Amino acid sequence: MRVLVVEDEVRLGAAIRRGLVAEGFVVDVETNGEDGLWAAQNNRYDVLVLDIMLPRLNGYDVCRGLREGENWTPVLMLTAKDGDLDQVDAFDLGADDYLTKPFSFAVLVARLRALVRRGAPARPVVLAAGDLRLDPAARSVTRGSAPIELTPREYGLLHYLMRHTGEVVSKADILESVWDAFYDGDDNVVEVYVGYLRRKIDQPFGRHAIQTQRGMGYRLASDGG
Amino acid sequence: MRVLVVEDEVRLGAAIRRGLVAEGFVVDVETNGEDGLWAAQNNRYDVLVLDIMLPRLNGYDVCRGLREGENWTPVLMLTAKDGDLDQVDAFDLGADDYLTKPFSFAVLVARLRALVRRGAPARPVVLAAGDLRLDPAARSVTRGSAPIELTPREYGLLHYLMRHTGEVVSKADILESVWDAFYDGDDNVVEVYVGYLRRKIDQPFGRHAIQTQRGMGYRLASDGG
DNA sequence: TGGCGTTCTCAGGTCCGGCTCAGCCGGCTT
DNA sequence: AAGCCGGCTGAGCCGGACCTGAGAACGCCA
Repeated sequence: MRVLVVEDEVRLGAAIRRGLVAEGFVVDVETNGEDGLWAAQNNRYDVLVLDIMLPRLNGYDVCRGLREGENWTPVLMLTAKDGDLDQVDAFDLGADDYLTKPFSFAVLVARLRALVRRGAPARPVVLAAGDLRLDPAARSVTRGSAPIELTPREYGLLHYLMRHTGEVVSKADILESVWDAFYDGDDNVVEVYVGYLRRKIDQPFGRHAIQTQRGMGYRLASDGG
Repeated sequence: MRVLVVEDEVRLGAAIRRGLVAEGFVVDVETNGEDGLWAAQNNRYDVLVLDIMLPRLNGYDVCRGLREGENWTPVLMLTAKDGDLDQVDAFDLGADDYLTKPFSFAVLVARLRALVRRGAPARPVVLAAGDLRLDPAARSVTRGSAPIELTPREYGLLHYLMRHTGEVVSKADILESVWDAFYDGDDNVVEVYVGYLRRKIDQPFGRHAIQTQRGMGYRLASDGG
């Protein structure tokens, strides 16, 4: 189990290393953002521990740099602040968890184990089909460079379709996952919302991302139509 | 995206529901552990939010009950305490994350999204005969790299034939499995639909995957014709 | 309270998939 | 050769799947 710790406070870094080694991890430590990014890009780690306040490049930059390079190694951020904004920012930048200093060592180990257990997300954070993009973290949708405004229901439907890009999904499947399982209304709602989505993501662009498979359901074209 | 929230403080539960609904989640709320466990066992949720202090069964018990029943839906625990022990216990019991009250709503949403994001769909079997492929999950059919559009009845027939590749199946067998068992029409329909299928999967490719066994039935060539 | 955005229902219209039917073909029997 | 039989197929009808515009119901906010 290989861990890279990027932490500029030497004594804290050393303490973390000792503790993690005792827990059976193999630990590398870097003390600034640049070296940390380089190490993460050129080695295969199972998980990264990134301090946010770092010399040269800060933790945000390191994380962003990794994700831009299609590197999805799980990242746990360490932050001295505990404002909500910092926490949300960390998630938006592709971090998978965070911990506020001071933290207990037992919690750090438990969190790392949880991250490793769930593994590196094989798929990137942003769902895409052709030039149609959906970012679950930001809850935003774009076609090409054009942002698209969706209501919660429309967003839920598109999210579901994009998680099943290329597959035919029945109206029953959709009702169960996007609507409530106990929803007992007509499945005409699905047709109506497919219509709404088409007006927003297809019609203005002359595309046909959402295809009807008569008698079977709907399919989102993997090339975005 | 379906979430079950088990929270006994009614006002907090209602607030969480409102917020999550606005974010595009479908939310069910239960106010005690027993009902929560029952709901989680009898529905398919994408993620659970469990308060630890609950009437009847506490959050630990609910989580343990689920895991004992081989239910691995991601769980986020809410705890009013912030002692290390509680946090580590939650992980040991199979929780995937926890949040200490009071928490910010933005963080809750970000954490839930992170939990849901990791879900990986397991692709089931793809049926194949030569270069003819049928993916039951996607309800898609391809010959080589060419996608083939089928109506539901055509798809049902091909699916049946491919599940019996190389075997001779009678029109009676087909009628019983692909049509209704009590279908009382002429078995000429089968001939008609075999004709439709041939036009779509054989004719354009100069192949003969579906072979007629005069007086016996039909056979799908195991090499795709 | 009134306006707004979102969700959902409903009814009317279009069009396609499912099926029947009748005619044809080709091989086998007598 | 004639007749029979199993299988094939083009034409066409019908029911219902699907789409859409209108508007009701609901919650939220000023």
